[in-house]
Amino acid sequence: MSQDLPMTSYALLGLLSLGDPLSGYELKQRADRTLRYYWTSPAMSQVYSELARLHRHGLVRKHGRGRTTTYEVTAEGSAELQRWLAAGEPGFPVLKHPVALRLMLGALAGREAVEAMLHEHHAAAIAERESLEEVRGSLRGNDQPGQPFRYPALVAEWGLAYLDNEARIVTDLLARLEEERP
Amino acid sequence: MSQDLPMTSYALLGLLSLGDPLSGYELKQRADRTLRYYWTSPAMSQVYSELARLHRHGLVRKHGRGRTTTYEVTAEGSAELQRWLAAGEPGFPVLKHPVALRLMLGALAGREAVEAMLHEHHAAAIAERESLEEVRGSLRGNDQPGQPFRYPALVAEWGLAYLDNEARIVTDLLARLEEERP
DNA sequence: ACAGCCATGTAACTCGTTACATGATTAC
DNA sequence: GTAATCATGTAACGAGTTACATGGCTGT
Repeated sequence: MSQDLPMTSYALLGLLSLGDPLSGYELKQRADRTLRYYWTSPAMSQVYSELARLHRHGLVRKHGRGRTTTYEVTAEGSAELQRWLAAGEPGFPVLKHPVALRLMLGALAGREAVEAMLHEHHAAAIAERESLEEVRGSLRGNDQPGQPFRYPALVAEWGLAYLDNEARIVTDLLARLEEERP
Repeated sequence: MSQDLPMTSYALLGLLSLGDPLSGYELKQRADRTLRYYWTSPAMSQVYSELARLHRHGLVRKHGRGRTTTYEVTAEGSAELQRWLAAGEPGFPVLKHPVALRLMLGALAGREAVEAMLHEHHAAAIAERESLEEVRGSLRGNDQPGQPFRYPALVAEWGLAYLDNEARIVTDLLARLEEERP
């Protein structure tokens, strides 16, 4: 048993393991708020189907509070998470970067279009950084070594450093492109 | 007409538009070498099905050289690429970062396992950087403003800066974790 | 009363992967 | 001759998306 589930299953199980029981709806909100910075936040419909899968495997338990069902990680769920963490290679990050993809074809788009795109990307990176900064802030008070949000806080800081770097790269790029204006 | 194709179609069409006609096999190698740093390199079988799709839409032309078929971007293909570049938002990069995902659950994995994982990730980032540096080097001589590999070179440098940052972040993270060793 | 959020799911579909199948050419 | 690489595809499957359908609760 304990076949490997899809990564997204473990991601959601992991989110559930960090706090109180959540409904599918709440779990989706949690994913939108935190998971999306270093994984994909699954569609609402997938959240429900992953929860059904986790339940089928006995990794979560249902609680029927009124019209809402909340899900809680079982002992087996926790054990399976640990087994998964201990097993095998995580693998290297995969980046799907539509701005870099379009930059590759900059010659076809023209310098001005490229510059406009990069300006927008810079603004987007700053905005993204601000949202993540808020998340990071919300963990304060429980983020010291030994406390429950220690590792989530480290992940958030990783994300902030990534976004800072993204903004810096674009600024440098724009400076280089501006030099060659006619 | 000119419905939007999947991004990966445009990515492959873009690769084809940068150089000589390529066979499916060669295109896959090109993607493994360059595209994978900022997009996914599609499986061999998908390369063939995307080429079939591009051909169906009249965006590439086949040349039957012996047992090998090579593909060349048509005028319509080039126009469609330009239309796509001019149209709509690229969207923000999506990162699938299995190391960050596992770091989130560091409390469950234990400090030592986390440190081991981060060491491996650091080595992987360095190795990745070296491969990309090679690609970057191969563009030299054609990477000045106005030359054909100008924009691909900028994209490669973007990737190098991303990988440098990744390595730096992990080093910092390891230093912080080491401080709290018993 | 009406809008917006909370809440849960099903159905159809596409993207992309792995496994399978085949065969020619090249290097040793 | 035999292993590796070049070369092209098909079939089955799984992950993940959008569109659709439904209805209760909350604030104004």
